[in-house]
Amino acid sequence: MKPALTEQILTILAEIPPGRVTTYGRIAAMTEGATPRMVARALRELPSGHELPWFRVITASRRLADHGGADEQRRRLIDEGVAFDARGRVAKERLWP
DNA sequence: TGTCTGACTAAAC
DNA sequence: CGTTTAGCCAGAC
Repeated sequence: MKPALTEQILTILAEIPPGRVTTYGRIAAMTEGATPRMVARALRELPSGHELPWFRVITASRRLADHGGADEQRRRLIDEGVAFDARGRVAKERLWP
Protein backbone atom coordinates (compact mmCIF):
# COMPACT_ATOMS: atom_id res chain seq x y z
CA MET A 1 0.00 0.00 0.00
CA LYS A 2 1.11 3.55 -0.59
CA PRO A 3 2.78 5.40 2.25
CA ALA A 4 0.86 8.17 3.95
CA LEU A 5 1.14 11.46 2.10
CA THR A 6 2.93 13.05 5.02
CA GLU A 7 5.55 10.33 4.89
CA GLN A 8 6.01 10.85 1.15
CA ILE A 9 6.39 14.57 1.71
CA LEU A 10 9.05 14.12 4.37
CA THR A 11 10.94 11.57 2.29
CA ILE A 12 11.14 13.99 -0.61
CA LEU A 13 12.12 16.81 1.72
CA ALA A 14 15.07 14.78 3.00
CA GLU A 15 16.35 14.39 -0.56
CA ILE A 16 16.76 18.07 -1.37
CA PRO A 17 20.52 18.62 -1.80
CA PRO A 18 22.34 21.29 0.24
CA GLY A 19 22.54 24.59 -1.60
CA ARG A 20 19.40 23.82 -3.60
CA VAL A 21 15.73 24.65 -2.99
CA THR A 22 12.36 23.41 -4.19
CA THR A 23 8.78 24.63 -3.92
CA TYR A 24 5.65 23.54 -2.07
CA GLY A 25 3.99 22.83 -5.37
CA ARG A 26 6.83 20.74 -6.74
CA ILE A 27 6.94 18.55 -3.64
CA ALA A 28 3.17 18.15 -3.82
CA ALA A 29 3.40 17.12 -7.48
CA MET A 30 5.95 14.43 -6.59
CA THR A 31 3.53 12.79 -4.16
CA GLU A 32 0.37 10.85 -4.98
CA GLY A 33 -2.20 13.50 -4.30
CA ALA A 34 -0.84 16.01 -1.81
CA THR A 35 -1.50 19.71 -2.38
CA PRO A 36 0.85 22.63 -1.68
CA ARG A 37 -1.15 23.44 1.44
CA MET A 38 -0.64 19.93 2.76
CA VAL A 39 3.11 20.31 2.25
CA ALA A 40 3.03 23.57 4.17
CA ARG A 41 1.10 21.91 6.97
CA ALA A 42 3.56 19.03 7.14
CA LEU A 43 6.44 21.46 7.60
CA ARG A 44 4.57 23.41 10.23
CA GLU A 45 3.93 20.24 12.20
CA LEU A 46 7.55 19.09 12.19
CA PRO A 47 8.79 18.35 15.72
CA SER A 48 11.70 20.43 16.96
CA GLY A 49 14.98 18.58 16.93
CA HIS A 50 14.47 16.86 13.59
CA GLU A 51 17.17 17.18 10.96
CA LEU A 52 15.04 17.65 7.88
CA PRO A 53 15.92 20.63 5.62
CA TRP A 54 12.58 22.45 5.95
CA PHE A 55 14.35 25.71 5.10
CA ARG A 56 14.98 24.52 1.51
CA VAL A 57 11.29 24.85 0.67
CA ILE A 58 10.20 28.15 -0.91
CA THR A 59 7.15 29.42 -2.81
CA ALA A 60 6.44 29.07 -6.53
CA SER A 61 7.59 32.66 -7.05
CA ARG A 62 10.91 31.66 -5.47
CA ARG A 63 10.37 33.81 -2.39
CA LEU A 64 10.20 32.75 1.26
CA ALA A 65 6.75 31.82 2.48
CA ASP A 66 5.20 34.09 5.12
CA HIS A 67 5.74 32.41 8.49
CA GLY A 68 7.46 32.99 11.81
CA GLY A 69 10.70 31.23 10.91
CA ALA A 70 11.34 33.15 7.69
CA ASP A 71 14.27 35.06 9.15
CA GLU A 72 16.03 31.91 10.27
CA GLN A 73 15.21 30.30 6.94
CA ARG A 74 16.82 33.09 4.97
CA ARG A 75 19.89 32.97 7.21
CA ARG A 76 20.32 29.23 6.84
CA LEU A 77 19.97 29.36 3.06
CA ILE A 78 22.55 32.12 2.80
CA ASP A 79 24.86 30.00 4.96
CA GLU A 80 24.56 27.27 2.34
CA GLY A 81 25.38 29.65 -0.46
CA VAL A 82 21.85 30.34 -1.69
CA ALA A 83 21.72 34.01 -2.67
CA PHE A 84 18.68 36.28 -2.88
CA ASP A 85 18.38 39.02 -5.48
CA ALA A 86 17.38 42.60 -4.76
CA ARG A 87 13.70 41.59 -4.72
CA GLY A 88 14.20 38.71 -2.33
CA ARG A 89 14.03 35.97 -4.94
CA VAL A 90 16.25 32.92 -5.35
CA ALA A 91 17.90 32.28 -8.73
CA LYS A 92 15.94 29.62 -10.60
CA GLU A 93 19.14 27.65 -11.22
CA ARG A 94 18.94 26.76 -7.51
CA LEU A 95 15.69 24.88 -7.95
CA TRP A 96 15.71 21.17 -7.40
CA PRO A 97 15.29 18.78 -9.15
C1' DT B 1 -22.47 18.69 8.87
C1' DG B 2 -21.06 23.66 8.32
C1' DT B 3 -17.67 27.24 8.59
C1' DC B 4 -13.18 29.07 8.95
C1' DT B 5 -8.27 28.95 8.33
C1' DG B 6 -3.72 28.62 6.22
C1' DA B 7 4.71 28.09 5.80
C1' DC B 8 0.07 27.75 -1.43
C1' DT B 9 -0.92 28.55 -6.61
C1' DA B 10 -2.27 30.16 -11.06
C1' DA B 11 -4.55 33.51 -13.50
C1' DA B 12 -6.15 38.06 -14.36
C1' DC B 13 -5.22 43.14 -14.06
C1' DC C 1 6.65 43.40 -11.17
C1' DG C 2 2.73 44.08 -7.63
C1' DT C 3 -1.93 43.11 -5.96
C1' DT C 4 -6.30 40.68 -6.03
C1' DT C 5 -9.23 36.55 -6.54
C1' DA C 6 -10.80 32.11 -6.76
C1' DG C 7 -9.60 27.38 -6.06
C1' DC C 8 -7.75 24.10 -2.99
C1' DC C 9 -8.35 20.46 0.99
C1' DA C 10 -7.15 18.50 5.46
C1' DG C 11 -7.67 20.04 10.49
C1' DA C 12 -9.88 22.47 14.27
C1' DC C 13 -14.35 23.69 16.47
